[in-house]
Amino acid sequence: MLILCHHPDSCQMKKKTSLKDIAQKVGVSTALVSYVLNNKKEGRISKDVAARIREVAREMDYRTNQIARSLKTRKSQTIGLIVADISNPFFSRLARFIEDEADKKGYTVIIGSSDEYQDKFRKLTDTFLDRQVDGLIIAAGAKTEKHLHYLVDNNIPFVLVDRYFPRLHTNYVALDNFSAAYKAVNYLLEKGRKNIGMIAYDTELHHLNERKRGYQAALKDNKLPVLKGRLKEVALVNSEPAIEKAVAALLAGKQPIDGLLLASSHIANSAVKMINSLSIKVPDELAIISFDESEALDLFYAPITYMKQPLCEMAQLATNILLDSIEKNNKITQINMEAELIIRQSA
Amino acid sequence: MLILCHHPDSCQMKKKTSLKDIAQKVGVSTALVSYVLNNKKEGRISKDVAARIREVAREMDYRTNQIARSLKTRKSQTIGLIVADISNPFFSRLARFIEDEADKKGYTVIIGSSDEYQDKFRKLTDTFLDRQVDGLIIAAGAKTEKHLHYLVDNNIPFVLVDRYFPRLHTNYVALDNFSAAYKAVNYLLEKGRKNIGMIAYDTELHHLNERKRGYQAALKDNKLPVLKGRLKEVALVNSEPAIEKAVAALLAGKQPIDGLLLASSHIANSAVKMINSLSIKVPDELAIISFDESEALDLFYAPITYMKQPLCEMAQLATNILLDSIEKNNKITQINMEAELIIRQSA
DNA sequence: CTGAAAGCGCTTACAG
DNA sequence: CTGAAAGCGCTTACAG
Repeated sequence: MLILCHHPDSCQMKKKTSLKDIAQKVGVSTALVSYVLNNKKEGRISKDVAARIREVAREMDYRTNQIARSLKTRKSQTIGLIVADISNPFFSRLARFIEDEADKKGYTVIIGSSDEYQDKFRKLTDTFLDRQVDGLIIAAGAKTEKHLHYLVDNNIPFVLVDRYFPRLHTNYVALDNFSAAYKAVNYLLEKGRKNIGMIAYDTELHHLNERKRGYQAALKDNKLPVLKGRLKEVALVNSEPAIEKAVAALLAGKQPIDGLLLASSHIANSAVKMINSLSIKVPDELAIISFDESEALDLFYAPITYMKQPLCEMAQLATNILLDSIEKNNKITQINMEAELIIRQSA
Repeated sequence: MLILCHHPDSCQMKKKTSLKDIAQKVGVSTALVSYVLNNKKEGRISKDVAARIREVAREMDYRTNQIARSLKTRKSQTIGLIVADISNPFFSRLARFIEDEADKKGYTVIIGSSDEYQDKFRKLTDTFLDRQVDGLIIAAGAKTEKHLHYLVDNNIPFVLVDRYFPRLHTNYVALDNFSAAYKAVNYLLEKGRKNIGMIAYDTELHHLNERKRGYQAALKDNKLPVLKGRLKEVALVNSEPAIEKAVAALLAGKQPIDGLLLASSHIANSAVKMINSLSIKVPDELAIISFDESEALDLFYAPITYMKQPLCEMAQLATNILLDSIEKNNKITQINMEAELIIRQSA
């Protein structure tokens, strides 16, 4: 009946079998086949017929066409994940955890990278929505706030992860960045450091600004001066030269820093590479704490102490909050998680 | 007509507009609306009607329902990407390039991680096929060969990337791993190294075995002995302790190695971390070459020389070969790309 | 216990 | 130039 072959030219496609095919073969309606295969109306269908249907389904290698099902049920069982860049390890790790959690719940995830562009973000949400995703998980870029309002207005279920906007009343799962930076600085102070600098981003992203605020608050609460020159800001992208300059500046002058907080593993990579090329001893002369882990930071002679984000928990929470909100669209959940200080040799 | 609000309790969902809605408003058939919005039968539709349709579509914020379209056209405009683990930087970079290329061509990609498990791989292909992906790009795990035959038998368009199986006559885009390893060893020999070791994987994955073969062939062609003890093999996962042991063994004995080839950036990370903790000078006492880049390898005091895979080209080729084979299922393309030696300080 | 029928939102061959 | 109609492969409210 079906011809399989490896010679495309003479090839007869193996037709996919549909509910109708099974129904015809068994001699029942497609409705009945659907009920049986979906385990609906159990006990109200004769065992014999059910068994026969299942048997034929197996024989004919039946697989349900999700597209058709989706059209009817208006549920695609798909969630869209939008990150700035999937090739960034932070996001790809997050993605993996989300993928696993979604899979457990019977959802598939489609992933898109928006970079830090508004247009790309818009286009991605449109594409995903056209594909009828049931909801979105968004690690939003800098300029997306406006378009997020559009999602809110249209009742699209979504949850923000990592990045969020304080004025936007939506689901999110994020780090308590203020507290994390605060704790990091406090730890440096406990270790006797007096002159603590920070390299952070020049950005409107709230979660990143919270890190600066935490740094400053910790200094202030410890009665230390908050010096402008100690907080260096670099751009979100292509910032390597600026980071090198920042490191140099912080280490120069009459009172060089003896403690340094780095606002991301990306900044840390560049900064540590730079420090590696100098003759400064870590942690003796300079103690370093970074945000986020990175394989790279292990290979430095003094593995870098860092504030660890609970990525797996964040991913699972985000996924489950989204699924909840898909099912019953009735509450807003906002979570700020605590970072964990992972002490290694650099501080 | 439509009520927007931020209070879910009292909220009236904004109904999505369909072709039918537009047709009714304009007073034409849905067919006509479809033609206009898809730019079909241009010139054969009166400009006025077309303009009116477009206007109303914009007014009503029409977006086509891809699910419905897919059901009808039997094209989902979706490709499935299956990798071992999306959180692995090698795969996430590849994924990003594939995403970008697919997007250019109007395709969306869904990503799944199969780890190295046969079952997960099977399940993923099933899920993706149920969702009617038009084709698959696969960086297959170790034990997937058998199931790949199933895909071949069922005429599912797919292309293997990075990993492939020599006995399976399918599309693939891979590295010429033999040649890459061969070149790496030759370079070490040129630099005057005499005792060259390698840490590779104990695996059935053909592409990884090619690396060992290239290593051995280069030695043989240079009239050097191919010593068993010089080629260490570790498992694909959780191999850090084994890698450390291997490094120790290669550096012990009467004739320690003075050159080392590492079969992946993952092996390199562990090996270099280990070497970092020893008092061996790189490259003076030990020259190192790794496969693949990794941020981590930059932070070592002697940044690691490596064989670079042309990831972007591989991703684009794989995507385009897949799209070709989706459109006209008539040829097999197999590509082995050359790696590029990126010389840095470790060798 | 079972099934006919309607319909999800599109596209397209066909007929005017 | 335009449209009625069929149909993609499902699900499910409804009627027997």
